[in-house]
Amino acid sequence: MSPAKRANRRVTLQDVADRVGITAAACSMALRDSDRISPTTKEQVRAVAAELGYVGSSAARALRRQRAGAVALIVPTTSKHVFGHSYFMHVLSGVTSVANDHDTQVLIATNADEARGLTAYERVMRSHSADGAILTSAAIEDETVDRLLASGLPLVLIGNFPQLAAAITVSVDDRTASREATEHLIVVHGRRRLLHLTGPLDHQTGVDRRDGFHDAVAAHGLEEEAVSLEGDFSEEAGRQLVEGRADTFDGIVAANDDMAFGALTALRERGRDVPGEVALIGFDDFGLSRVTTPAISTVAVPAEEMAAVATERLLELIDGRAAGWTRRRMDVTFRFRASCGCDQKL
Amino acid sequence: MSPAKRANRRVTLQDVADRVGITAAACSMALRDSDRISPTTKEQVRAVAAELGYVGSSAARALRRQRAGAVALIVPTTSKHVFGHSYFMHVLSGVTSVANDHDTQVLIATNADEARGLTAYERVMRSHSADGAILTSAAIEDETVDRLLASGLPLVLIGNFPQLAAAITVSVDDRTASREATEHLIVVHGRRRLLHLTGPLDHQTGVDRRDGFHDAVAAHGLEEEAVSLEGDFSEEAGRQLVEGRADTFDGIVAANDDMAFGALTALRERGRDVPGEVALIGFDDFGLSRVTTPAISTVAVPAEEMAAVATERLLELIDGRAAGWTRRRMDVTFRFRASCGCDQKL
DNA sequence: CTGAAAGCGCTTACAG
DNA sequence: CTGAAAGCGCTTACAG
Repeated sequence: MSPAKRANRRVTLQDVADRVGITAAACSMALRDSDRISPTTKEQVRAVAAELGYVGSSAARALRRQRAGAVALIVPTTSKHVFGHSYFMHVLSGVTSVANDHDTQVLIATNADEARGLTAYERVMRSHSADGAILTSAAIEDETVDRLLASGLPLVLIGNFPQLAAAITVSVDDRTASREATEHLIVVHGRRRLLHLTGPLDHQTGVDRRDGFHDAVAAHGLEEEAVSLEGDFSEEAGRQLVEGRADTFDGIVAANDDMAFGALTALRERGRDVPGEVALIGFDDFGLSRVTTPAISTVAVPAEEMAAVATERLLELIDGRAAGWTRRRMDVTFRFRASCGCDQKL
Repeated sequence: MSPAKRANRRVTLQDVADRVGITAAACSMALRDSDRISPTTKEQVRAVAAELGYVGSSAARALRRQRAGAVALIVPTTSKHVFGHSYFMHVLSGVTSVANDHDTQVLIATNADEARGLTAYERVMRSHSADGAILTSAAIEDETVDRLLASGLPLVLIGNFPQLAAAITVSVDDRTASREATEHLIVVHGRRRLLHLTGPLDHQTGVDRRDGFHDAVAAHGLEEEAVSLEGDFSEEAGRQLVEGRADTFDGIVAANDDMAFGALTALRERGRDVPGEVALIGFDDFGLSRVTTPAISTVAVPAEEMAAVATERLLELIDGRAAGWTRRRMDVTFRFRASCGCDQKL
């Protein structure tokens, strides 16, 4: 029997049952290997199911079991913006690999344009088409998160949300990591006049990385010369913030690699040598920093691993399994490359 | 009524109907704005639905309508490999933005590990959880594609599949683009000893780009010196293929940017100047080529736009709308940057 | 232990 | 024109 033939009409459990001469209910149990069904019958059912090319209807199962068998990955910004950051690619990779292992579908829920009005969160809630959600890169004051949390839908957040006591989160210690990155420029490379390019300060990540920078300069008595300027994680912001200020600093700590790259471009245009005259360090290591010249030193965030861990936890939550952890911290990895002066070649 | 309260038990159409004093069927019609229902009743239904926070069950609707309201994005390789290429990110962005505009969910279907056995295609087929699929980066001889096509499931392919007469595809003209890129090195930059680093030759893209390279060298009588070496689109392959051969060529056409970057690394290690001694051009422009030094000249493939167009067509197919096109060609854009010698700065 | 009904939440096709 | 049954395809809870 060719695949084309089979597809003519959907094969249902009833079809299999008729052929074997039992009820659909028994068939269902046979396929789920219930011990109510005799080995002989199970064998027959399996054989017929295979022969007819039976595939269960996910809609019917979902309706009956009150379970979608899917998780949603929610990104509370327009898809255009978000996909531009390869962060999302790592997260998606982590989510799908775990979901795949648990026969769970992955739904992508990005916000529709403001114009159309529907938010990602509303799509998931409305449709009940996912049993839970992973939410990432949310702003501190995002009411979406509060509502999602209040709704009782299983939810795991990636990032730090100190104000949400009830939230289950997976994160890195941005503040400590940023402090250590800054100290690296101070201690190892002897930089004294430091500039910090912040992320958006309505995101906890932006705040924490900035605070870590300040911790470091304060600890080393360099507050006087230190400056931090507000950016938005974009390469363009990095470039603009450094343009015209290129001569003022001997070290730059950017809150992410995109901004570090923007800074690098601006420094290059002004003829400032990196790392000779200005040591530079970024944050994230999602791809860009490794391929530039000089390669950008950075703090690697294990985004894929965080997403995988978050998804494991989400599936536990959905299954109502053991209480488990509420806040999970993952380790960052420092990658000291050429832009800070560590890696000498080229 | 707080969101938390509402979530205690699911609100069904019946609940709304009871409150208004009509049947669930009438309610359903009212919400879909049927003209069988009086304006007054519609108003009441809407008010009650809003008050109770009614959201329809996607599973129930899917079961009844025999429509999932979702499309699947299938990637026939392991997720790890694929997400590594930012190509996928662009595709996903295109698919979600169109799907969002049509109230359609997006499902990600990557292959599970070989060990677990289930392929992406089988997940979609089995579950009937998507009404159609977008398939990308498939190998020429991939039986998945044949079976998917034969199954009758609405399907749109991204890429060239000349051997599949029945397939609906969105693609770029890789062969012509590759020929023109090669001719650019020959005509504009006077290169004579050319090396081509191919993609995997079990993919049409690999074959077409290689053929375009050969078209160009043949047209200019440079076959003698020209060499093409089989790669696999990885940076590592680009590096290895050029290592030890760095002195032999004055122009390299890589089938994608990752390999071009690998080649660049190998040339740099050998102290060969790019573009002075070796002019280099890549293909794709999915992100990497713009940020290297020198920036890599390349042929920009409009992946996001292709995905958007493919999704539009897929939705037409699902709706059974007008026949429409079968093969759609999109234009590439040449980005001549520093690595071929066009952009002089730095 | 096992057979078959009931019902998940919708929407369409039918009866009145 | 409108009311309410039937049924999408499953699986669980119940009756025997």
